[in-house]
Amino acid sequence: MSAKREQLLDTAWALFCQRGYHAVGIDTVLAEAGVAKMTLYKHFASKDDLIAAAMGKRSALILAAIDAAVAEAGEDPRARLLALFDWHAAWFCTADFSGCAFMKAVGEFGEAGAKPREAATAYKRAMVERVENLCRKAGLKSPARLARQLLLLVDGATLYADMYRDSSYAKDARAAAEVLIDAADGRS
Amino acid sequence: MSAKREQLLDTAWALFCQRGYHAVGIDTVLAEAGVAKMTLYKHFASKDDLIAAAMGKRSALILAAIDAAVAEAGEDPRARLLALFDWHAAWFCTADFSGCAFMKAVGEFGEAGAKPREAATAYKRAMVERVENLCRKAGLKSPARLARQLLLLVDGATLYADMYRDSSYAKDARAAAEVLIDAADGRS
DNA sequence: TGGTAAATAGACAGATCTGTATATTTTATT
DNA sequence: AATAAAATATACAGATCTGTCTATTTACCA
Repeated sequence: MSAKREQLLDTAWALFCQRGYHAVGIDTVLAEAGVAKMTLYKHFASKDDLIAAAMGKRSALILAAIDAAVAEAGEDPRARLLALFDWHAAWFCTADFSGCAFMKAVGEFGEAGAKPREAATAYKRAMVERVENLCRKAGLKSPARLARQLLLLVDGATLYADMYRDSSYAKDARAAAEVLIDAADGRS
Repeated sequence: MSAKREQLLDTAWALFCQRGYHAVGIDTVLAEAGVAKMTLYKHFASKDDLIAAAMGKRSALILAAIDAAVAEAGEDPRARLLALFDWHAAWFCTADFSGCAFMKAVGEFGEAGAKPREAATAYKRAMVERVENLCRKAGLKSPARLARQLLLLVDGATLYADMYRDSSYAKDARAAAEVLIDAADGRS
C-alpha cells in the first residue's frame, strides 16, 4: 500500500543480497531508499522484521515468476520441469545477480527461531512442493526424492554461479537434471 | 607452532560457522578461546585475516580427510567417487554440524577481493580439481562437467542439511550421483 | 638462574549499530 | 481550505564493534 514501505523492502532486499544482512546497516538502507528512520520503524518493528518482510515479498514474486515460466513451457511435463532450470539460467545472467538471499539468510541466522531463517525455510519449502507436484504430474518415479534432488542441483548451481560469477553452472545443472528425469521416467 | 594461535583458529572457525562472520565479534572469540586480545592482533593483522587463516587451516584438514576417505575406498573408481558423498553424509550427522563455512563466507563477503571470499573460492577450486581427477581416472565421459555436477549435489545437500537440520539429503545426493556416474560410464 | 619471547590485563579511542524521542513538515482526502 | 495521516529532520541513548596502547606477568631456554 505505502510507496515508502515498498521502497524500503526493495532497497533492503538488494543491499542485503549483495553485501549480507549483518554487513549492511539500517542507515545504509535508509540512505539508499531515501526514507527517514522513523518511517522504517513505523512500518517494521525491527531490522529482522524488515528482513523477513523483504524476503516474504520477494518470495511471492519469485514463486509467481516461476509459476508463469512453467505455465509458458506448455503441457509437456518434462519441459515444465526444465523450465525451472531455464528460469534460473536467465536469472544468473542478469546484471545484478548476486546469489540467493534465502540461502544467505540461513548462513547468517543460525538460531532456530530467527525470523529471516524461517522466511528462508518457508520459501524453500514452497519451492520443493512445486517441483514435487511437477514430478508427480509427470508420472516420474519417487517424485518426492526426485524433487529434492533437482533442488540440490538448482541451489548448488545458484551457489556456484554467485561464487565464481559464472552463469554456466545453470547449464550443468540442467544437463544433470535431464539425466535424473530420464532415469525416473518409466516410459524411457 | 603457537598453541594460542591454533586455539584461536579453531574457536574462530566453530563460532563463525555456527553464528556467522559478522554476527560474532572478536571479543566473543577471545572469551571462548581464553586468549587475550593483544595475542590475537600479534598473530593476525585483522579480523578478516583471522577468518581467512581459520579457513585456510580447515581447508587443509578437510581436504586431507577427504583424500584419506577416498584412499580407504579402495581401487574401484566408482567407489572412490561415492566415498565423497559418504564422507559428507557422516559429516552431516556430527553433533556440531552447522553447514559449510566456506559457502557462508561467499554470502557474507560479496566484495571481489575480500580475503575470506578468496579463501572460500580456493577451497572449492581444490575440491572440484580432486573430483575432476577422480572422474577422469574412472574413465567417465565429460569429466570436468561431471565433476561440477557432482559438486552441485554435494553443496546443495550441505545447504539443505544445514537449513532443515536433516542429514538425509546426503542420501538423495548420493543416489543422484550414482545416476549421473552411470550415465557417464561408457561401459554400462 | 638470568634473559628473552610470548601472553596477559585493562583501559581506551573512534566508529558504527539498532532503536527511540520530539517536534515539524509534507501529503492526501474530504 | 480544513483535517487527519504519513513522512521528515535531528538529536540522542546505549550498546557493540575493531583495533591500539601501556605496563605487567608468565613461560621457556640456555
